[in-house]
Amino acid sequence: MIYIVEDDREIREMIGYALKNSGFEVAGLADGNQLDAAVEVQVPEMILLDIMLPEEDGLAVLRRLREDERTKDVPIMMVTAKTTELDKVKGLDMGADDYLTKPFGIMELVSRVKALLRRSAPRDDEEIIVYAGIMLDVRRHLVSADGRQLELTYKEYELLKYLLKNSGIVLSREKIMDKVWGYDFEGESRTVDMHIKTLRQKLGQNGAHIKTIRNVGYKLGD
Amino acid sequence: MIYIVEDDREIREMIGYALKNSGFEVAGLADGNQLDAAVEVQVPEMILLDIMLPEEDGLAVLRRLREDERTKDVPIMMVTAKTTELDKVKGLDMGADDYLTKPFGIMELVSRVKALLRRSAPRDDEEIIVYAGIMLDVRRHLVSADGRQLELTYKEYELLKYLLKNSGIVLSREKIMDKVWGYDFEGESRTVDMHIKTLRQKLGQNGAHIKTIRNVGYKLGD
DNA sequence: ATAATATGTTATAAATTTATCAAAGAGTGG
DNA sequence: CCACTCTTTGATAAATTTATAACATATTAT
Repeated sequence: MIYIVEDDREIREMIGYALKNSGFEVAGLADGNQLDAAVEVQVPEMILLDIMLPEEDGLAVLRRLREDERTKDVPIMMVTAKTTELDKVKGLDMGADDYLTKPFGIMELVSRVKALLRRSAPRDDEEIIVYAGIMLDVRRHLVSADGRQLELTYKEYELLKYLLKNSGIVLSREKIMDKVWGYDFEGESRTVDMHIKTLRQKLGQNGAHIKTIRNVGYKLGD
Repeated sequence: MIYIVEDDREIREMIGYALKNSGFEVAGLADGNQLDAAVEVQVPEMILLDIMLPEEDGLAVLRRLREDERTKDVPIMMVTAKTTELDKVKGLDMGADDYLTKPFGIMELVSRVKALLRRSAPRDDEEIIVYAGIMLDVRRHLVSADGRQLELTYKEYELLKYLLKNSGIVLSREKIMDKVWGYDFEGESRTVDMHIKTLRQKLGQNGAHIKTIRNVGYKLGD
């Protein structure tokens, strides 16, 4: 999902149309307030941000986005009529990833969006992840341990995938909850433990690779 | 290390100068062949690539860089006089990360280089603390002494981490209690001593690096 | 040398954390 | 709606860690 923050409805729709045509999901937003509301609902993959906004200045919005834990790593492209070199330098140095000045070619914009997404995309498009005897094929949605195929439920699969992608790294229960379950969880819950248990069981011998780090979390491998 | 591939010596030196001033290490290269040779020696953090090169076209060089396993993830910024939208789209779609047209402001170039490096930097904050033979890897939650891996309990680990982070500085028992245990403690207690003991034991030879400063507290190193 | 004070060591009970179980709850497809 | 599997949750058991008291040893002051 890409958010386009731009007060001029025509430009917004034009950009939106071009990006949709290239296969992106987009949402047009007229100002910083609408952006805030949208971020509450969903953190986007990318934000196109105009500088000349009616209420709050685009640079101010940029600063807020970079300070917010949720959006501090979201790629941001400034799209604006402000065209002096100093403007660009300011925007880039404040944490924008690209700076495109109006009028711009729509093809260039799309190419730049792609380039930025390419660079920012988490490198997790690996097809097959292997650790020791454990093998997980993302595309085929298959998991095997020592060659023997396993029947994993959805959560078990997602949990194992997350562990595999972060093998060697300690993952706290909160982080696991956040990434695999998709929501912050406060307080106690044995949910993660439970799934770790069934995973260990189903993995048989390889289950021993999932280690408990007391008071911290779990870790796969090393 | 940033490689600047550009046949015009003057431009090359100007860019190099500006980037050096911003604290980067740079190397100027006149064409694709020189670049190949340089990549053999060291894979750079980033490449600035002119399109109009004497022998091989910059786009061809770009394609080769993206096909080469060593350089396929290196950020590349095209810096060129070719200025039509189609040129930009071609460059970006072939895997360039940014496309800057001459003449460009040197400040903008530096800001774009910074922005790109910021985005490309592996954002997993590798935090590994080392003192003498002691090594502590925060993300992996591993501790080793002279290469031999240690099994530390939670408090031992946290205590060692605190000592390592403050190596050379004397830490009173109260301060240690406060920081590692998270609460003020008044009165006597052998708790810290106790953990220091087990740490020294587990660290083996390296345990001697934890020094007792009588009447004051403990200190790691120096 | 002796007393006074500070630190090191030990064993063990208490506290904390994790594993496991069983059962309730939530979805899903027939 | 039922039968089914998957997921969550609270309770309890098991495992591990940690604090602490008691005592030993070391250092400093008198």
